[in-house]
Amino acid sequence: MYAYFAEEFATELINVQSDTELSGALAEVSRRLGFDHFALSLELRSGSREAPGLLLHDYPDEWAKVYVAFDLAGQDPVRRACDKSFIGFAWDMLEEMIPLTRGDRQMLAVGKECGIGDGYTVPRHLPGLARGTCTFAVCPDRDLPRCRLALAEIVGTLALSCALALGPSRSTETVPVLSDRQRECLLWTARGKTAAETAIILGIGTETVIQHLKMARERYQVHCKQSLVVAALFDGLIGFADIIRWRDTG
Amino acid sequence: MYAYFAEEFATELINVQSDTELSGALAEVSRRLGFDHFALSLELRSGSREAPGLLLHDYPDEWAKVYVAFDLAGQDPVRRACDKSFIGFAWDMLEEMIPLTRGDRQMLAVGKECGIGDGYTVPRHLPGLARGTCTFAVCPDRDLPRCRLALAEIVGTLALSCALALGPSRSTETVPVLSDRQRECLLWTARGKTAAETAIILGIGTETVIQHLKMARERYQVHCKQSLVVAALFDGLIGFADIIRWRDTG
DNA sequence: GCTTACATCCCCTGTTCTTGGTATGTCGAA
DNA sequence: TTCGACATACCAAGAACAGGGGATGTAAGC
Repeated sequence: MYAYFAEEFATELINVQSDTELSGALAEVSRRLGFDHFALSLELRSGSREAPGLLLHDYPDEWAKVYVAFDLAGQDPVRRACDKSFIGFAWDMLEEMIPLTRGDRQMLAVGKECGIGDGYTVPRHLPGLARGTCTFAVCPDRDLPRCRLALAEIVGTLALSCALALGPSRSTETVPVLSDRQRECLLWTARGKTAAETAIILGIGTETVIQHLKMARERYQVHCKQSLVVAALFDGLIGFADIIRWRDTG
Repeated sequence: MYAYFAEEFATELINVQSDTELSGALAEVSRRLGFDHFALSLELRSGSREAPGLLLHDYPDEWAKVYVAFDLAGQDPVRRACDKSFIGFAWDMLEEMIPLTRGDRQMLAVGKECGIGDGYTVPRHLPGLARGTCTFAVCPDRDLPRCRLALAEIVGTLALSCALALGPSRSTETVPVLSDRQRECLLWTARGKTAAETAIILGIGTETVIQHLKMARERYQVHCKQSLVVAALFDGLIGFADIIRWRDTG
């Protein structure tokens, strides 16, 4: 049943074309899993301007309104806990994950009054790209379906993945192609090396490194190092994993 | 059976006290799931001194050696793909996720020669704190157990969560805080503006912009613009959406 | 053979950046 | 009050880079 259920939901999501369809699918699956409500939020990384993202839920209106107020104050303990865990967590575990303030407890209490009892939240992050949560909750008088939390984890992950795919599609864009040498120079540049250092590492001339980076900039149509690195990161040509570790040692 | 399986593994992990025990548990569970090998890597973002992370695997020695060499060159396409997905992915999907270079394909080919065929990798990130992957792989002559990938997703997530709990306490972890001005300057820098241009935009002196960037670099302990931008992106201080959109319109 | 495309390598000039300084005003803690 | 921490602002010198040249070798296609 386990594998079948997840498989079925995954298949269903493949055909999802809009927020509304995803919302409907989530509503149905959350019921079948034994939950009363769901909430999916996806933030695409944009600090300042209008928040391009997605918020789907079937919470009671009352709670939704209150939640917005709390969220604006940045007081949601569940969100804070999301920064601490790889895996989903039931809300009754919050105290063991983060320190809870009086305001946090009050918020959870208000949630109960509005019809949201316990919940299970699946957190996911993509450095620099997105941050999402998928929550399944039950009414205050009911218990979480403990034996289905693993399934909720899968379903939440699938839903978040689907929501991400619904976002800005970059599939049709033509990604510039760099030669291997250009990419190597770019990688060491992203790691904070100067052209001269990169030249020594690669065993070629400093001017050659500069030339490789020049060509790479032309292909990406940018005119400085930092933009080149950002563009390459965004396109997946290089990854944070390739860079971050080297920051400390380099 | 499936729900039981995940539950059983979770129970097993609760009692795990050391890397060795986790490694053993993963080895066993990966066999039972129908895989030939596993690899778990966890990188913690620590000041530097302490153990930077954890690497457990039962890959063939030959491949482990080769992998280190490749990894030093930052050539692992799987790790790059980890920055793009909320959910685990089979390696035959790599091409649809990120651009593959010649070196990437070569690396995958060498992997096959060393006994690593296809694989399924579960990526997880905690902004500013940690990043981890859990991979289950099969020999070149075998196929991935497709019907158990959902289970692998759960198991991988549980294992990563366990590895995180095994790690050093993260009480000392501190994500650098920048002043508003510093972040503004950083943002325009990430957008490809020079210090002089940023100065005009913000209506302050060029030298002041340079000073703000200087302070920001000090707080992130990096020595150049591109590293500063990368670090800020990784920590979520700025997002690609703040930058990329601007590149297209500007 | 010829051409075209591309990866690789090198030089020069003017601009930009990094890095060491100094200085002022504000705010909160001692 | 005095002190420290911090954001803000500016200067000067040398290193590093962006953008302009040109050159060789290799592989594919006509």
